[in-house]
Amino acid sequence: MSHEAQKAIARQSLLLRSLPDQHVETLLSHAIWRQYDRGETIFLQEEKAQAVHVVLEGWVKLFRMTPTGAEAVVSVFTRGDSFGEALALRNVPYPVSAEAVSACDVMHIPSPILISLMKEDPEIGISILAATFTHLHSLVAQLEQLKAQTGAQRVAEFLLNLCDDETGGCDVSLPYDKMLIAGRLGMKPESLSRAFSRLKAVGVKVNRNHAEISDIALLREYAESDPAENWSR
Amino acid sequence: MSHEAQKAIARQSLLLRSLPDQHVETLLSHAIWRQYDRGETIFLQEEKAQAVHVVLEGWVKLFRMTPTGAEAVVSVFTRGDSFGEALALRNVPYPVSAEAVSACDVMHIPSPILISLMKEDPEIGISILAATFTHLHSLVAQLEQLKAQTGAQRVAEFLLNLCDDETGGCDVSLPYDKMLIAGRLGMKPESLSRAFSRLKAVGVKVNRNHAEISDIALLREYAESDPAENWSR
DNA sequence: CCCACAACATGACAATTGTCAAGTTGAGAA
DNA sequence: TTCTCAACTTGACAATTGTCATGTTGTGGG
Repeated sequence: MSHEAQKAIARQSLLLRSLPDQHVETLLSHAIWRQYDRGETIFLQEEKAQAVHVVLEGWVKLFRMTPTGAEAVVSVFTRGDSFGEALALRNVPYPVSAEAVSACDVMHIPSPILISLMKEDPEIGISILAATFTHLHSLVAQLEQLKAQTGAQRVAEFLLNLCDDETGGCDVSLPYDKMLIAGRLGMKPESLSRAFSRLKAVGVKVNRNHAEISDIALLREYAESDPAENWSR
Repeated sequence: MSHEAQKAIARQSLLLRSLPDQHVETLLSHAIWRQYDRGETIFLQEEKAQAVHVVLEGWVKLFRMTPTGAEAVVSVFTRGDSFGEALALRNVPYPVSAEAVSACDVMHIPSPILISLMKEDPEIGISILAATFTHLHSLVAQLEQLKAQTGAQRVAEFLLNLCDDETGGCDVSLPYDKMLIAGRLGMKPESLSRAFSRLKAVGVKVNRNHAEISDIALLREYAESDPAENWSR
């Protein structure tokens, strides 16, 4: 991908898209561009934050390791997503680790650049706050899912988010591997397999990384139904 | 409680404590003080945010209602905690509802005051960002708990957070009712009861709202152990 | 004082999920 | 091509959790 095309993607990110052009150019001109291989670490939990990150291509996961070695996936980001905004302004350690889950292009905006620009124009603080709030909101939504839905329902919602909001049927490609989907939804890969089997009953067929949804409305109804009511298999 | 004592508590909140005195006084002088009864609603999901809230006394829960009426508790705040910072600067709807779970005193700082003050001094933006980041961090920690620990382990961690970091034994009072504790930890009240029973094996005795921990180190070891290893009841 | 009721505990049962142990399969390396 | 390995699936079983039913208890209102 050309450098210009990458810049265009960066400009659409939540962090940059509402900033005046002049500031965006300053930030882009100081940014560091890097490629990562699948499985490569971008940063580790407890490291001090030194940059804001913008994914230009590929997929990146944020996760936490528990003392026993289990990993909890916190979010998965792709083209046009930015993360680490809130930390860049304060010299604090990352609460999560970041890893490329596919080959990736990632842009890094060094924190000092952002901080000095923010002193000139507080408007940048608002952009950072907006991005941070979006992340907060998505964590709240995730918590709600985990606390109030069964595994199969979370999978249903995951699939619905991949569709456009239409009604009727829909074909989607699973964006990353099933192990990661399972982690993202807080279950084991075996449970994910079983959840997919169960969704056959509401018109979902999965083959490899391809899913076929026969009726979006039906799937949505299933995702939002009361778990206790689905006693009938 | 006297008004002065309440102000002292507000001053210690994450939002205000790092601000210059002059700004703190401005905010306090424009704040609205209110009392709430147990069960009273402070704001509803989807309402537009008009203030930042600081709990001065009592307990407040933030929660989301699912389409089916199940409730997912997102956080529980008490004396000295502030919330809603990130929304106050932007005219967006609350992603959660807030309800007093005991009789409460809550201070409200109207957003326009905060916004106008921020235009004078961008430093306030940093304070807001710091508070928001703290909330983000606590949501990440909660996600990790839900995804990587069993119910009983989450209860163990909850109890550990009530103790000071000492070793040895410890007596604590449960801060709010068990129904709410269950909600906060993502389980049903019945499961919480069973979790408490199970913790008897690691030296925890619970009676009414009082818990007795015979060995903090032992409890911590249990909370952090691999769920799969606890095959021996 | 007594009553009603919500909070809590417990047992039985069903549903869900994790764990372990096979398989199968597909993509990349030799 | 063939080999190898990780990803994935499936089945059996155990542990966990939710649900429903029932009983106890403590508190606040009449």
